[in-house]
Amino acid sequence: MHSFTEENYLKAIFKLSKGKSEVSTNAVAEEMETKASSVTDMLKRLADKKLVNYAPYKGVSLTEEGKKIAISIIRKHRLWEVFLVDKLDFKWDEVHDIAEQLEHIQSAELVERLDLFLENPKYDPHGDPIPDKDGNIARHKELTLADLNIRDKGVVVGVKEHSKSFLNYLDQLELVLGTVVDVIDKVEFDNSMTLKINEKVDTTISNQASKNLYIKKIN
Amino acid sequence: MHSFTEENYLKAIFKLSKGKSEVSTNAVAEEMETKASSVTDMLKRLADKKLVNYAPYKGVSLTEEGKKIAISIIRKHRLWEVFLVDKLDFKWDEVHDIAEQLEHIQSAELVERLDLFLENPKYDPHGDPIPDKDGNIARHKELTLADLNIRDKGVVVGVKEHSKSFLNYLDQLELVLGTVVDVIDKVEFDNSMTLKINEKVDTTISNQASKNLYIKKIN
DNA sequence: TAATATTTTTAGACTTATCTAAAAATATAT
DNA sequence: ATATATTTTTAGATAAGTCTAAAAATATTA
Repeated sequence: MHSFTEENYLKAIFKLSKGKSEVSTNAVAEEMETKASSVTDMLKRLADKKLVNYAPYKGVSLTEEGKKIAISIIRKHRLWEVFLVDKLDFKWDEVHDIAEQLEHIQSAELVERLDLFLENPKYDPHGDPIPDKDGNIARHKELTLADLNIRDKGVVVGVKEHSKSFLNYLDQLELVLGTVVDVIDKVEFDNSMTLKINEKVDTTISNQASKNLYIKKIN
Repeated sequence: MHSFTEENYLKAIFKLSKGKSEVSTNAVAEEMETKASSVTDMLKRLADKKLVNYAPYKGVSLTEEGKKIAISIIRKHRLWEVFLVDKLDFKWDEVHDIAEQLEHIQSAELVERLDLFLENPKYDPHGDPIPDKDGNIARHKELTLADLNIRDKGVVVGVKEHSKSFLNYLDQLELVLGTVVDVIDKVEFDNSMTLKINEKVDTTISNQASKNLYIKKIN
């Protein structure tokens, strides 16, 4: 099997691979909160194990096997988050660190039984899609609240940013998954928006916030 | 915090401390399936961290802090076993290896919420008592099936031996937790017993088996 | 109690994962 | 296109945890 550290590197490389075909050593170092020299060492080891394609100075990418492992870890992470929120009543801003540990538990049987117990959820508590057993991931709708115009209506379906402070802020605004929002006004200058949330009070939010909320348009 | 390995050593020393005040290096080595020299190294490290009392050639014992950690790991192990059996429908012979991983997840909040979710179970699927939040452990009733005499009646409340083969054997006999047994006959020569199980067929079991079943006498 | 056997510790080496400092390669800018 | 800046890799060290082989301490037995 692979060490937790190896799994975390694979996950980091997967995350950074969105769009690009190669990921830089420095990018991995930043994501892993470690030094570039440590990354180089690890990339060599992962390349020896055929989990990544790596050529000195040329960046890194996942092999099929490496990708498979990364996705299985993401599947476990997101299923455990559903468990923590749905069954143990944790709030969505409290589950990340625990899921970060649980994602490394090794047992295919456990994952499948957990999936069944949770009734095969398709999304985690932040609206991120849960990869299926075969590693297929539903692509995220890329529409954000910032893309809506005045008089558009939508439902919050996910968050792009997972920080505690952002999630807490959303809780306060009652702007959580499933919330219906109405765009009342949009300021051209800074793209801030005034919203009707859940048919209730009007609230103004920044572009910084609105572009981190995934939306499904309605009407 | 402590590494998984350190936690496993503490757990092993705790387990071996039943009765004795000092545990030998070799005993720990056998329990941990490693070499005595590795154990010596680790005992020095644990002593540095004040988790064990260790003097060369004199054996090892847990400090209060070491004991606290060992018990918290046992609490987590047994709670997770209840989760696996009660919620995910694993069989009692399938949960040990997975709980062995889950017991190292670090989050006091998680443990307390899990405990609540499982409705504060007092025993795990093998009948072993679950330490409470403060580290108190109900002592196991030391009565085994082998201690019963002809015409005695009892309920199976736990197993002393946790091997897959023994647990499978018990499943086949329908001799699981909560099963009522009637001692029909007892052979003086080898202490084998003939039982009426659940008011049904008579079965004969060896002393080797009966002394590994904890019983609560009834009537 | 002296000889032998067993247990435990030490010495030195290996692996994984990390680091700092310096060298090498690549990218940028005048 | 040459100098400068940035990125990446190498070299050498450190820490945790393991091992084998040898030495030291303790226990057993004649």
